[in-house]
Amino acid sequence: MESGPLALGLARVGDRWSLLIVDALLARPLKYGELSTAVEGIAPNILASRLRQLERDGLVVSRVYSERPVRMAYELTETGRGLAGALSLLADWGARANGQPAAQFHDACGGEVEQRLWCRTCERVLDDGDLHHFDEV
Amino acid sequence: MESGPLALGLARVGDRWSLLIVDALLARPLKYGELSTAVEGIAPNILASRLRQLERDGLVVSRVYSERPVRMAYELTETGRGLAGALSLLADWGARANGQPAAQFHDACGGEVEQRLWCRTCERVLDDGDLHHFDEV
DNA sequence: CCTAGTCACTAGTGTTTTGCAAGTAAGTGC
DNA sequence: GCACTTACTTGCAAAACACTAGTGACTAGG
Repeated sequence: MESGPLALGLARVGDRWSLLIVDALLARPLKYGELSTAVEGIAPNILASRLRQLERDGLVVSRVYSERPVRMAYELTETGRGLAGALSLLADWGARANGQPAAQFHDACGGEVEQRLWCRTCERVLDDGDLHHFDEV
Repeated sequence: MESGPLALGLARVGDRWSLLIVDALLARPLKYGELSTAVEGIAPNILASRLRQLERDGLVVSRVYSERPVRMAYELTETGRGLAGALSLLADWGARANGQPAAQFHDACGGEVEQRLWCRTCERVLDDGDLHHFDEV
């Protein structure tokens, strides 16, 4: 059972719908009905079961927004929001692989935007190879 | 049917195994047998069918590495390699969500490394909100 | 030649997960 | 009381998946 971190991550969100649900919730908390139209094509039982699982896994919390008719809104936890970067890269890739040239541009100059590695301490970007993994400490 | 780029991407790699296969192939091309041990737990029929599908979708190509007994090695296309960034973020997230504090550190200073947006033209990092999408240019 | 062994799959079989259409329970507006 | 909305649940068929065996091409040994 020496599964890597990627396998651990995919065990939680490695299905057809979970990432789309998380993506829909990135902008703001949504009610069940809003989710079911935001994530188009999902069946109601699948949405319910995914929400339940995402809650168990700590990516999503449900919060009551109306007491009298008890109604819930679903919002992301910090853990869930941590997927934002990966999702934007995945969306970029999906766009590129489908003909769209690039997804995002810098407001100020119109130039292409890409993701780079950034060292918090040095406060500068790094190249591949400037880093080591946690494993051997 | 206004499916977003993320949905388009996940239509190709949004199942339990495809991303793990791509990840295994990132380092170098692998033969079928190597893949089946690298991606642990995958059944042979599933591996074969995923490889076929990834080939149809243009993420993977098979190349003959031995003529006499005809043997193939599977390697990523440019499109497939384009997933590298998303996979590393996903792996990072998977590690963090499972207790590991952070996955990568800067060789020189030992500081934590994170992913940031970078404008190619300005050659500097951006904050969220400094950008717009392709949609209406 | 005959046998054993590897490699890369394919085939047969349950079991599990989805997708789809309906239905239901709680509450609200009139 | 009656229609209507919201947020699901239920039932069933269809698809995907997992597990185990088996096959075809070849190779190496005796």
